[in-house]
This record gives sequence, C-alpha cells and structure tokens, in this order.
Amino acid sequence: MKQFTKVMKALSDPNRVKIVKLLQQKVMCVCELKAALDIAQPSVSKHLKILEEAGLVDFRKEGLWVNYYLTDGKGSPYAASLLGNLKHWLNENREVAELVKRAPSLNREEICNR
Amino acid sequence: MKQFTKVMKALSDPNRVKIVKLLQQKVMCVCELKAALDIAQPSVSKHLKILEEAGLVDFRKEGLWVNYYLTDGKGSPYAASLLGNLKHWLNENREVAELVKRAPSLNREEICNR
DNA sequence: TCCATATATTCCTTTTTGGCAATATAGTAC
DNA sequence: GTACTATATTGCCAAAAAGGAATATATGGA
Repeated sequence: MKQFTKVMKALSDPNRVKIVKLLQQKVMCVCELKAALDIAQPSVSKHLKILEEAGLVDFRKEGLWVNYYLTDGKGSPYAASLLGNLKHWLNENREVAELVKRAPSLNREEICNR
Repeated sequence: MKQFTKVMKALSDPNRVKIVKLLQQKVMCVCELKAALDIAQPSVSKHLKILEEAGLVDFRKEGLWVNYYLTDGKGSPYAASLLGNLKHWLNENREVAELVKRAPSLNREEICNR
C-alpha cells in the first residue's frame, strides 16, 4: 500500500510531473532542472528525492554533476506502469509541451554556475 | 495537468485507496464505508468528495442513502486507467484483503443508526 | 593545501491535508 | 407541522508538505 501511495503522492505535484516529462527527453542534472522549472535548487533536490523514493527516478554521480534519469520501473510495478503511461500522457499540455520543446537546448555549462 | 494531479492526489491517501477497493466489491453508502474504515463520518464524506472531483467515483441519492460507486472513467482518462489497474493492484495487500473479504457482509440496516 | 562549483541538508515559514466535533441540510415517517 | 436519520458542511487543530535562505558536503582543479 505504501509503495503504491508513494508513487501517487510523488506524481501529485505539478513540478514533479514536469521533472518526469523533462527526464523523458534526456538525462539531466539538478541545475538543468532548476533552470527549466525556475524554482530554487533545494526545492529541486527535494522533489528528486521524493521521486527517487517512489522508484520513479535514479541517478548517477559523474564528477560534480548528479545525473538523474527515469528508472525502468524494475523497483516498483506501480512506478513502471505510471512511467509507461506518462510517455503519452500530458504531451498536449501547453506548459509541458513548452518545457519539453526547450529541453534539448538546455546546456549545463551555460546554465549552471550563476 | 490539474486533471492528472487530482487523480494522483486522490489516490495518495490510504483511506481513499481503501474506499476504491471497497467500491470494487459493491455499491456502498457513506455509513457502510464509515463502518468498514472505522473513521468519522465527516472524514468519509470528505474523502468521497475528493474521489468524486478526481472522476473516480460518482453517486446516486436513493431516499436517505447516498450510494457511491466507481465511475466507468468516461470523465477522465487518468481515472479510467488507474481504476483499471486497481482492479488487480493491491489485492494481495493484507489490509485491503481483509476489508474486501468483510465487504459482502456489511449490512447498512444493521450498521447505520448507531 | 585552498578555492570554486554542484548538490544535499537543515531550518524556518506558509500552505495544505486529514481528522474530528458540532452544526446544517435533506429526506422519511408520523 | 415534529421527530428521526443519513449525509454534507463548517470550524478548528495537528501533522505533513512545499518553498526558499543559509549551511554543509563532496568533488575537481590550482
């Protein structure tokens, strides 16, 4: 039950849903997500932790950067199912569409360190 | 986006998930759900309203009773998908299994009015 | 070693949520 | 009309959650 409600709660926040939609495009570090969402860095970190604990995202440390990516859902059938559905859900949403369109042009070297 | 997060939020609370699992068994009134969940009546009503606004449940007034049932999901593709998945999800959960097992023996005439 | 950078954690504030008691509303029976 | 019952709404409190500023940690380079 807890495993299920964690996935639901993780996806009940718009910024976390946006993070998922962004990570569908490419692996991203915290400061790229911060730039895309325009919220404070600690908020991004906190959201990512919630998504991670729900089994929706995972990360790899690479140098100074921490690269986040969507899981394959192996850790949670609920996460797997929702991630699958979210591949096509919300693509027509204006806000999401704009975020996603801008995602490829995000460049961490330009964005971070300011 | 709001339509989606509403469904997620509605299903992020254990008592609301239990209500869905109970309504999979049969149409139930508020006091039956109150008895099954062992929480106060206003809490049940509030949970039901949240589920209703997410498009997960609907109701029919019949005399004094208000009978709640799961929607067919026509109102929301997200609700439809989750309701579909919840037909098989969580059936192995101990708490849910016990609730579901007891659901058929709930008798509103006996339970209410006390 | 010291400095700079990317991220995580802590702390605090504001908002939201879940719970219940009390009250209001709606329907039924008399 | 009154009395009774099922449910909804209101009001309040405590706990949880989201936000950000400040601080701590970790890594890389001089």
